[in-house]
Amino acid sequence: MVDMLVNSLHPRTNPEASPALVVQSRLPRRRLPVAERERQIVTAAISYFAEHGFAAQLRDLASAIGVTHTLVYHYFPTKQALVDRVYLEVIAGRWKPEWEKLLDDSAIAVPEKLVQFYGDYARTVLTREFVRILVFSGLTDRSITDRFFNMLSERLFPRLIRETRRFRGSRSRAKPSAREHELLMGLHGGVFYGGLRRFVYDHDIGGKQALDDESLITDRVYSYLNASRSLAPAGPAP
Amino acid sequence: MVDMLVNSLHPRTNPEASPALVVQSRLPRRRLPVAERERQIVTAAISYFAEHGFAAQLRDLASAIGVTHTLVYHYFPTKQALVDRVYLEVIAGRWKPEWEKLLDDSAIAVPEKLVQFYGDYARTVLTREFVRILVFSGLTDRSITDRFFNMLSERLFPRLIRETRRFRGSRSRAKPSAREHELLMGLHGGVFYGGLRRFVYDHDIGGKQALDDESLITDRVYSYLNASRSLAPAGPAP
DNA sequence: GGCCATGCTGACCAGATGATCAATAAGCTT
DNA sequence: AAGCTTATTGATCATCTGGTCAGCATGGCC
Repeated sequence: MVDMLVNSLHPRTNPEASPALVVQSRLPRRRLPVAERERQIVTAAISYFAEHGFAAQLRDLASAIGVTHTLVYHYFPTKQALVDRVYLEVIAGRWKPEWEKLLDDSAIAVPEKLVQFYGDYARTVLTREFVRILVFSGLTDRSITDRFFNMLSERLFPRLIRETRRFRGSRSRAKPSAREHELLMGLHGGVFYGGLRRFVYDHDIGGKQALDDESLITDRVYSYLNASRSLAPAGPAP
Repeated sequence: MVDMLVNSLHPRTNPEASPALVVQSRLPRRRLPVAERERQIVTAAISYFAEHGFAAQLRDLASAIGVTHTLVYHYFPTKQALVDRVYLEVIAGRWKPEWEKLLDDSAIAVPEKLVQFYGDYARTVLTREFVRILVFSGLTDRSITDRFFNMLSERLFPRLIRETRRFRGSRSRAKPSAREHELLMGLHGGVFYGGLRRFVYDHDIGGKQALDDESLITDRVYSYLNASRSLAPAGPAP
């Protein structure tokens, strides 16, 4: 009924709240359709957890969208359930099967293919939420990064190794040598490092430079492919 | 000297708490010299915070070295003070001024110089504590990563750019182009990514492969230098 | 306009956690 | 061996935080 100061709930820590001045009156209680409210909670949770880690308080997250933390429990039985949902949407939901098709398409030349792939990969995956949540997860509970890297190891890296070999004229299907693998990790890591710099270390990446800027990706891919040439002169002689 | 039951001292507090089964003997209270105990606490804090993040509990950290969390407050006024100390020792204390000398030494050829530098850099900096604490810090309070990257930007990257230009026959002292910078970040990131994979994502890095394995570093450096050749045909014509 | 299913909230709980302090006891000095 | 300094501890506090629950009130439906 009566409008009240939001602060009365959190006497102490509220990141940006000069106490006396926050006369932010409360909006009248609003009933949303279940689907809509749930979406709202998940969306808020994604950016909230990405920003503050999974140790962030449900109360703060809830108040960020103007509801009580109790309501969150109306939609998710435990905090962990919400965390899981976030993981799922941000990490797992981002893989594009078409990437595999692209890399399998023998009509496209290897360099163009890799440039296309890493350009789209960077655009799709190297977002603030993805990078931060992946790293947060890696530092604590590794269950998600494990799953993600297993996917990379099964679906992506073998294809990249195969294409790299194709580029240098080899059709070997042997397990990649440590050197081959590390060379590839140099490329992959260089790309991902862009996300780290931007979203974790909060660097500017040279002004307006985008992570998926084609010329940067092109440089890296060519640098990698050239280096791969030194691996084996030409592959198994025909 | 004498092992004693933990509860035996204060019978009043817990009249009947299955005293018979709590045979967990306590080591006799041990007084250490201040310097030694402080060292012990800091050392434990480094590995503890590196593992569990700075949200980890002082009680757990303290019990890991067999003391009460109260004792920690005897040596550090607040938890934050301890955290700051850890930051300082792990991050700031690791820079080697000799790296700058090495990169400035014009008697060494550029490729060897870079290989030497990144080999030692990886060996010194890419430790579990360093990588995890740097990333933890980046995700939350960025005050330390900011300082660290400022140092890299002032002392390291300009030298690497200069040497790269020297390698391709340019003596330009102009501000690096975005492309030059990103190419370098590709190298640097590829190296650091090794630390991420190993210490954050907990990957094996191909069995016994070390992060500073000379052949891997060599591959990356040469790959980078070759790519840099395409930047400008030969530098400003003499 | 009034009914009512249910979205939503305030009050509350229990365990955890940073911090404080008086009391205790190791180890050094004499 | 006694004394004294101070390293170390147990008890206690205030607050935070995930989670619960009874009850309020909103928006669709008649």
